[in-house]
Amino acid sequence: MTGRHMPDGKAKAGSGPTLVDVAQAARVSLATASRVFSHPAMVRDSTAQRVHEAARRLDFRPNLLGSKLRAQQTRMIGVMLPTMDNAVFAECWRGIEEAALAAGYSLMLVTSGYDPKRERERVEYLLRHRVDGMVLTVADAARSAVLDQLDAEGVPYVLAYNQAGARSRRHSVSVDNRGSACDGVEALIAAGHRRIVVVSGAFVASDRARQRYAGYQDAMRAHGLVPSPVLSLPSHTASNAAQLRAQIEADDAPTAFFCTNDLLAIGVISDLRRLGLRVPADVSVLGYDGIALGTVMEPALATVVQPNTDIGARAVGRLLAWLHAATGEAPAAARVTLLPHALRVSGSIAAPPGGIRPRPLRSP
Amino acid sequence: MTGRHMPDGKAKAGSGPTLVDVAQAARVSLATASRVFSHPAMVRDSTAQRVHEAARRLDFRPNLLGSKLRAQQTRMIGVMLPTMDNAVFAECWRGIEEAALAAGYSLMLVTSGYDPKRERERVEYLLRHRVDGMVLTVADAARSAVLDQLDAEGVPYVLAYNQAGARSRRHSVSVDNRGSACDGVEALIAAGHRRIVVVSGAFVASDRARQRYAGYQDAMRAHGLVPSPVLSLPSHTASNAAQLRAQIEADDAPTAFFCTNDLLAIGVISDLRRLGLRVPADVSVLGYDGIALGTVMEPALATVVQPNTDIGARAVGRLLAWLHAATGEAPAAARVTLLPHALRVSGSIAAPPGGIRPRPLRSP
DNA sequence: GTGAAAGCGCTAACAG
DNA sequence: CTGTTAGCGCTTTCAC
Repeated sequence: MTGRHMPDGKAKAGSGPTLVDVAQAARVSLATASRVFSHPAMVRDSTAQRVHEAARRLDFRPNLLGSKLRAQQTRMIGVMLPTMDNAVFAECWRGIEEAALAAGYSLMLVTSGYDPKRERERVEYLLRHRVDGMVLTVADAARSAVLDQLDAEGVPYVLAYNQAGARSRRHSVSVDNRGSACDGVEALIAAGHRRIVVVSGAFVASDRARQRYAGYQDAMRAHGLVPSPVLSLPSHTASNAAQLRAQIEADDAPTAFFCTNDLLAIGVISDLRRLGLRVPADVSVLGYDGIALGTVMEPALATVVQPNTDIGARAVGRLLAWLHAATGEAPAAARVTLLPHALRVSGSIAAPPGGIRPRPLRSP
Repeated sequence: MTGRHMPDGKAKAGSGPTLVDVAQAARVSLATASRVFSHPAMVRDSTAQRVHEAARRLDFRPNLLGSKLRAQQTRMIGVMLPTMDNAVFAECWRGIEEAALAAGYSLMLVTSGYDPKRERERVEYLLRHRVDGMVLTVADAARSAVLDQLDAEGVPYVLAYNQAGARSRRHSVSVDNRGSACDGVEALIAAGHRRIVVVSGAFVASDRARQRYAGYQDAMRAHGLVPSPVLSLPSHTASNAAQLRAQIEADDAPTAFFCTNDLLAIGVISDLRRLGLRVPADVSVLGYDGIALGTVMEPALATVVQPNTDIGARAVGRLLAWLHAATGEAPAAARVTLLPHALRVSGSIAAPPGGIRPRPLRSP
């Protein structure tokens, strides 16, 4: 917009000196100047020196738009995550940003809010920006219009968190949702719990929640216990207390809750407290995700820990490998990457209360 | 990379049909086809119709790179935030994304981690992408190399959270940090507290923390109380318990803590609990930020609530106004926007304990 | 090693 | 209203 000061008097309207100006100042051709930055090996050292000097003297700043357009590849990765409000994805973003920028790639972030309509819009937005590929997390990979579209158009992408099925052709980086959930529930069982209820958010919409529920079933059955149906809590607000109360006042009240994500778990712990229960003395709570916040709380949140930052970084890594394979087809090997998970069994998990189940207090 | 199917047999190597193809198919000139999308009013309806049809038939997807390069304005906003790991900025991002995309602008997000060196790199990155302007939060606006650079280059930008001084030429959107902090501390005083300590993270590095501390001093002095020096906790980990213990074991132990941000407050509450104190029965804690998580906890986090999402949206709004003013100079009026704050005085705040100060338990 | 020239896809004068 | 034309800044054959 505003004109800029030109030391040599040659005023330019636009946004600063271009490669042409640099070439001129260094008394080389445009082509050579370009090569100094793109293919340094192709140019004599002394020449490169002159060009660099000229560039520095003129405060030359390469216009990425030009190179991206011309090169027909933007070195940009589109990222679509459900929301930044869940720390899981915020932590993941850190990994994505580090990995991408380190590799000289640029990023374009959009959030979908788990809304299929917005997913389509945002993906279209990314496509118009001509991203070379995408890293994304969708609500349910198995029935995702947007993924189908990407497949049809041959756009390289890798899923983060969504765990592609063994027979899927899709690429994904995640933990073993089912297996890790099973591990978590087994820890609960090992602590002495028998009546364990799974709490989930929008259960039907989330493939991960379903996979984790399956893991819960595995663990229960492996120990001769009968799985309960999932308790689906639509929101993360305190209004969930009512549904929780119904659970804990039942005769066969659960002694432990397994929440399919940490945010939910934190809310459940608070609700339980409001209902007069102590966590973990009266009731245990296990989360899933391993967000940093969980370690800060008191009691610390017991949870299945995913390597969130690493999931992001690895997803970028896989995508880059694909992009650089340049065969147009993704490397066949290892479509689905399963990262190791960990268990944090502490704080919000304890043995179930002895013979006497404490009477929940009525809230005032 | 991969070739795409062309219905009419004219195979194209690149990434799909271009405007030229559409123009051809619609039997109009390239210029007309372009106008249909950029200046619909300039073209006859029937013609526009033909073009739209052709575009749809060919699955035409405009290449934003082309228009951005040619138009010499990218309609892109660069966003630099300290981190997504703090919910404050995640909430802010929501506002930014909504406002920008609604206005037809694209975004490019980077995080600085409060690191000045990274700030420079990331800003350079944004500049190379030729963003039209920026929305950013820096550690300390008063001594920010990156802001000075932006000023020198005449890049339009508006600060979010950083509150530009009255005599500054900079644009900012924030709450009144000092005044709102004062309000919060007065609520503490109104609840009966006299000995109040301010807890902060990297205090010297954050202009907001300093402003909020000043607000604390205002409140204390207004009530004839003597402000304590700030208790600076470098990290958000549990190791802070030691410093907190020193505070609460002192003879004139504070009855309330004012934390300069919510994340810190949550950590402090946990640490206090670990030290055997009940919040708010034994000690009160006031936060600052108003992140959603605070309402989920038990007890709910008392805090000074900023309109985080709105701060982001308004910052974009101000930047857009600036960009559209097109005079090259920012609209002189209202450089600094102060958004209203709110107080959430509940949960973690109560009257100080009666005559007897509870003895903190030693941790096992 | 280096230079000349041809565009990437699109917009914006300028004519008609 | 519509078409012709000239690039935006950069990379990349193709010669030399």
